[in-house]
Amino acid sequence: MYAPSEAARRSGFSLDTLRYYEKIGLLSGVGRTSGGRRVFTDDDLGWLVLFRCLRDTGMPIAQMCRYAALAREGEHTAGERKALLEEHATRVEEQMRLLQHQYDHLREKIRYYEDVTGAG
Amino acid sequence: MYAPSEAARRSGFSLDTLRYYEKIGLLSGVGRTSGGRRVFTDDDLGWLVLFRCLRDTGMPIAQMCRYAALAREGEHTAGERKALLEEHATRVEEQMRLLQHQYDHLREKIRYYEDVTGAG
DNA sequence: GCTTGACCTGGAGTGCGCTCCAGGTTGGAG
DNA sequence: CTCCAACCTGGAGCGCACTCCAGGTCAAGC
Repeated sequence: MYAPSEAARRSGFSLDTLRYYEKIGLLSGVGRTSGGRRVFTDDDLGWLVLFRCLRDTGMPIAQMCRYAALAREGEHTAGERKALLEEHATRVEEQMRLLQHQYDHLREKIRYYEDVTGAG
Repeated sequence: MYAPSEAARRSGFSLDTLRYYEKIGLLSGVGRTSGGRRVFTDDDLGWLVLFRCLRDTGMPIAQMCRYAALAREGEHTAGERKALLEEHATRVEEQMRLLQHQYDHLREKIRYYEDVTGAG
C-alpha cells in the first residue's frame, strides 16, 4: 500500500502523470481511502513499472492502453498481449540499431573536431 | 544541386520539414532559382545528414540551432561546438544504456508469456 | 499556349504527453 | 482545535516538432 507520492517516487512518474494515466483508463481500479485518496498496491506498482519500461522504449500511450485493456479481458488474451510485446520488441531492436548507427556518426564527427582543434 | 523533393528523399526529412528548418533559421543560405525555388547543394545535404543524426539521437531542435549558429560564427567556435557534441554523445550513451536495460525487461516479460502460454 | 505537377509563402492546425491551475478536502502533528 | 502539507477533481494550457492549408507561381511536356 503506497501513498500517491510514494508511488510516484517508486515509478518515476509524476503525480500528475499517475492521475492522467488513471483518467485515460490506462491504470484502472486504483483504490481509495475513505477520504477519497489514492492507494496504490504492489500490483499497481507492477503495472507502473511495466508502463515505465514501455514508455522508455518508445511505445505510444494508445498501445499501452490496448495492452492494458487486453489484460483486463482475461487470460485468453495472453497470446495477443505477447504478440503485441514482441512486435514492440522488434521495433525497439530497430531503434537500438539506428541509435547505435547515429551514435557512431556522432563520434566520427567529434573525432573530426579532435583533428581540427588539435586534439582536446 | 538538388531539387527540394530530391533533398527530402536523400535526407529523410519531409518537404515541409525542410521549409520549417529554414524558417526557424536552422538551415540558412539555401539557394533559389530565378523562379524562387530552393536549390540544395551538397553542403546543405551535409547539414541535413548531421541534423538527421542529431534528431535521431534525440537532440532538441533548439540545441541544433545553437550548434548551427556557432558554425556560422566561424572557426573560432570549433571548441564550443565539439563540447556541445560531446555532451550530447554522453547523453546518447545514457539513453542507449536505458534502452538496453528496458529492452532486457521487455524480453523477460515476453519470456514469462512463453511459459504461461505454453511456448510459442 | 495549355495543362499539370512540383513548388512557393504565410499562417493556422495537429498530435502527443503531459503539466498546471483553481478551488476545495483530508488527516496527522503540535 | 488549528494548521499545513498532501491530496482531490475537472478542465485549461503548454511545448515540441512538425503538418496542413489556401491561394498563387513556375516550368517541362504535349
